[in-house]
Amino acid sequence: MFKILSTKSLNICIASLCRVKNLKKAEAVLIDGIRVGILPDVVTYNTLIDGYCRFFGIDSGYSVLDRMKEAGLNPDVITYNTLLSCASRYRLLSRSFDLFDEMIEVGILPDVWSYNILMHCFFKLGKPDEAYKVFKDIFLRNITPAPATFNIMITGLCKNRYIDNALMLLRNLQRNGFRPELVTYNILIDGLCKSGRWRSAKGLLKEMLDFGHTPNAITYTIVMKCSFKNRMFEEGLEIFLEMKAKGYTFDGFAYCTVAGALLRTGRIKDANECMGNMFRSGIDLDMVCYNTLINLYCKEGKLDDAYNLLDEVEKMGFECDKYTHTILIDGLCKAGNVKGAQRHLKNMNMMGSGTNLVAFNCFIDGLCKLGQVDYAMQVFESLKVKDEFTYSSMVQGLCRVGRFHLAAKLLLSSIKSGMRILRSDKKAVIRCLRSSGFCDEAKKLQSKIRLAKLLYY
DNA sequence: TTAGGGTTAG
Repeated sequence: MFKILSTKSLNICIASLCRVKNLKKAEAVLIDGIRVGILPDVVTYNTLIDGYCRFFGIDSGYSVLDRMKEAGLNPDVITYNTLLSCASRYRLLSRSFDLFDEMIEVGILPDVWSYNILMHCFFKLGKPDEAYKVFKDIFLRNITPAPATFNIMITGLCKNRYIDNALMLLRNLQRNGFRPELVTYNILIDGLCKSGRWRSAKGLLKEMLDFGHTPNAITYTIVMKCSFKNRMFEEGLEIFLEMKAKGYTFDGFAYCTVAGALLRTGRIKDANECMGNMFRSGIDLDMVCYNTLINLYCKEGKLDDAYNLLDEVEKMGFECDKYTHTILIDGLCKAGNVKGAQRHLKNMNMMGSGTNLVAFNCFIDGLCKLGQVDYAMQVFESLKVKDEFTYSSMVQGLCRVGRFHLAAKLLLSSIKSGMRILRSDKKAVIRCLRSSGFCDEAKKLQSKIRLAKLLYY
């Protein structure tokens, strides 16, 4: 431990303690400093606000802000930006907007970071137009954009499914002398992979290499996931081996990508081996790693092990999320335990963790497969928001018990809502109608589907 | 202080 001789060294020490979540020690260092006459400044408090916000939420950050004001120090633009980014991280988006207004009210001029965070908030709310207004505002106010400004804009466009606009923005920026960073390429390659445009992604990957960028762990994970998605399993696994050789498996990302792909395709033994390797590697595990492991237990039919692990994980201080709930509800349904799934759904709702359509879709699908189609239909009708998975499970379930008229009706209404339908769903309804002697109706349905696709897609 | 990768269902 180095000796604290000035406010600058005090700040360095507090920053390093905050980074590793040792807020208690950081506070002790602060008190020791004051005792020997080294007074904290705005940077000290900003560092503490960031630490508290990061690990204990925005309210604890506000408490430090109060202490800062009591100490006679005024918050600056960095104080507000720290709180803004915290609000954004915890998805307290209206609070971010309030903070932005508040900083202007108290006479602090927002800087490029403030605008960047605001842009990010609008994208998170699914409002790319508003985000674009902020982007333009940066230039109108003669503020110099940071490279992150462009990256936030490109990320937001990709995540809101405006991948072509993101590409256009990249090309426009390049024409104006912008040299894309590795991050920029990663964002776009990921966006292209996720929208199924593997060829364009490959082209961009080549451009990235031509410009002298070295792919990092994130680039590898993106490309590996894309290989699995395109059913190029061997290629995906080769990328994983390359990542290991390069030392890019220092966290759970690569292991969980591989295990997830193996579980999705029923390769449970291989997934088990992959997770075992992850444990033996000694890396720090997070909730995603535990969710993947809980999923493995469910797929192996070991529901008790899954719940025991959940208990352990919660005792360690982790909080289960929507993925944990969905995995367990699906696991319970697939094990035929409707009551257990029902109980879990009820608990999930009581915990108030927000709506979880995927969990309800699993429940509907499970009920249908267990022959409880009426109950499934009841749950289906109770849902205010449905997606193509909800409809698909219900259509298949209805076909299974020969209720093809209702299945046909649902199939058409899903197309009319702009949802993509699976070929297997269409086939199931047509087959069902034909085998029951309704050949004319099957023909009529086919033409209705064709017309609906023309009108609503 | 801001931006990029992993885990759920048909």
